[in-house]
Amino acid sequence: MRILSDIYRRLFSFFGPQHWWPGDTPFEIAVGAILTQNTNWGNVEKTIQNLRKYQALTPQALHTMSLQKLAELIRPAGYYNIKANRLKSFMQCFMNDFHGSIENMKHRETASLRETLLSVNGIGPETADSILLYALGKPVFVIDAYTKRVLSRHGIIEYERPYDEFQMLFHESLKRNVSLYNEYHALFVKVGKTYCNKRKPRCEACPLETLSVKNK
DNA sequence: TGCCAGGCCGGGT
DNA sequence: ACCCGGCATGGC
Repeated sequence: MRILSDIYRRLFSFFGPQHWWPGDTPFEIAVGAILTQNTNWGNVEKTIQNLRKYQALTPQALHTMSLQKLAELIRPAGYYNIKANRLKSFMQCFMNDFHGSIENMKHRETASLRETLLSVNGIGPETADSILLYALGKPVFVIDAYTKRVLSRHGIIEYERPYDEFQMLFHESLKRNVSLYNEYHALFVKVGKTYCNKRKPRCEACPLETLSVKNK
């Protein structure tokens, strides 16, 4: 799949570096990954600010806070009852399995780490991989709705194919490189928001407009 | 004003 | 193994 490198080059020269992930610490990034599930990042920003304002953006604070209080604080992110539970589940795992230490997580092997994250209620493949890549610096490609939309619109793979199939494409076609994966995923979100989403089915100005699927 | 956003779960076929 | 309803706020 030479075309995946081609797409990356086009996106990067067109948009430039994206400076992801928005978040000051690995722990905040993990929290943000859960909060942003099917949710506009702007709402997540408000929520993060809210948590910070109440000094609730630390492992200890989140772990000890009541479910009701947490739900109240993360309200702007939407799905706040569900997400409060999901954050609590993650904290349970984070405290029990890693003693509240990101370093402990980093030391674990990537495959087993992914298993552990996926076993947490409320953490699916995208959230797990976002945490692995953006919080822990593991070379795992993140697939999201934008990635699927862009690839399927250009006839590279059908939108309905399972997550792992999309991910395999990237893992087999690109070097296992953290900064490359980091930047590439962010660029998918960028091009998706700008040119390739449900509101903008056509994209004349899109840098991928002239892609030929021949050099797959 | 309605539709959409950086998903995931649980229950039903 | 799929399919689908539910979850919810704020922006455009």
